[in-house]
Amino acid sequence: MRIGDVAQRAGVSPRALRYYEEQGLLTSERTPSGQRVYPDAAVERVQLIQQLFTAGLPSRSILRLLPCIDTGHGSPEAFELLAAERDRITAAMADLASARDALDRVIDLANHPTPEHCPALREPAWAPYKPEPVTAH
Amino acid sequence: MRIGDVAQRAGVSPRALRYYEEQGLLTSERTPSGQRVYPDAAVERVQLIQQLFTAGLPSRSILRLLPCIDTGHGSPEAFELLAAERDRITAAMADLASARDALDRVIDLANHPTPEHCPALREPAWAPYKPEPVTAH
DNA sequence: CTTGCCTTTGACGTCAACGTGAGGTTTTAG
DNA sequence: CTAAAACCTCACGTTGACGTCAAAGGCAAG
Repeated sequence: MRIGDVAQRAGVSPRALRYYEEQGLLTSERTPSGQRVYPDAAVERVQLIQQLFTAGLPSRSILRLLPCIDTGHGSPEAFELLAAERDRITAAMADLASARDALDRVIDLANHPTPEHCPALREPAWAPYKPEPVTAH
Repeated sequence: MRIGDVAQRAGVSPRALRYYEEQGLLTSERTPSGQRVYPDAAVERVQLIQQLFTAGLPSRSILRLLPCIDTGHGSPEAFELLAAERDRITAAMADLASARDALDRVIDLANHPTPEHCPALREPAWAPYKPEPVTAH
């Protein structure tokens, strides 16, 4: 397969594939004229890379994890990174959940005209500047 | 409160607060000499802004949502954006879950030396270039 | 008054994951 | 055989949320 085919099947741009190769995430054979040639499995690999990117892993982390993924056993440091990223993802999910809850509160608040129900979201009128009576005097 | 206090209590940098103000997300009174002064509630507001940033909302969206959040009722367009962002967050959570599952599979695979259990993750050795026997000739 | 930390504006740097041409070669379709 | 489509390698541009440095001014303590 050439780069355009892989790109289309994996749902990314050819540029992205060249970028992945530049980052060491993806290898390719070359035709005598220099064009990239991929095996079918490249599509799967690209999709996995995409998943990890979507999960917020930087390319450097993916680079360190891919050997571990390929061989099935990684160095202890890679394993540690693996667990750390897993934890980070879990935390990110919690953050998303809390933000979504905040938006849901706003939605509820917009649906029921009861502005008193959620004082945490209402801004108390911004008081004008007062010379801040000196704490200890 | 001055900018440093708010920054510390909200867990962000002073630079971030100036940036928020620049983007219209945060207002401030000024002392006669030009220094920013915030009410206590600013801390809460900054934390909310941070939540939304963490959830992946761009500053422009937050800017359009904050009036809605402050007043408790938004324009229909703001309401639409609200729902759209909520959906986006839900989708992002699903993506994170799927990526975490992928990592979990790798972790399992690293723990149990049974490389055959997960063929989807194993790279079939990259075959060297073959002139791709012409399909029709 | 001086010392030392905090704050101001302004402007440029960063980092990531590509996008977007330029300018040229290769492959494919008719 | 020719024209179009796909590909190649540079190499600079983009976007967002700040970081960072510079030069200057503010503010409480000793």
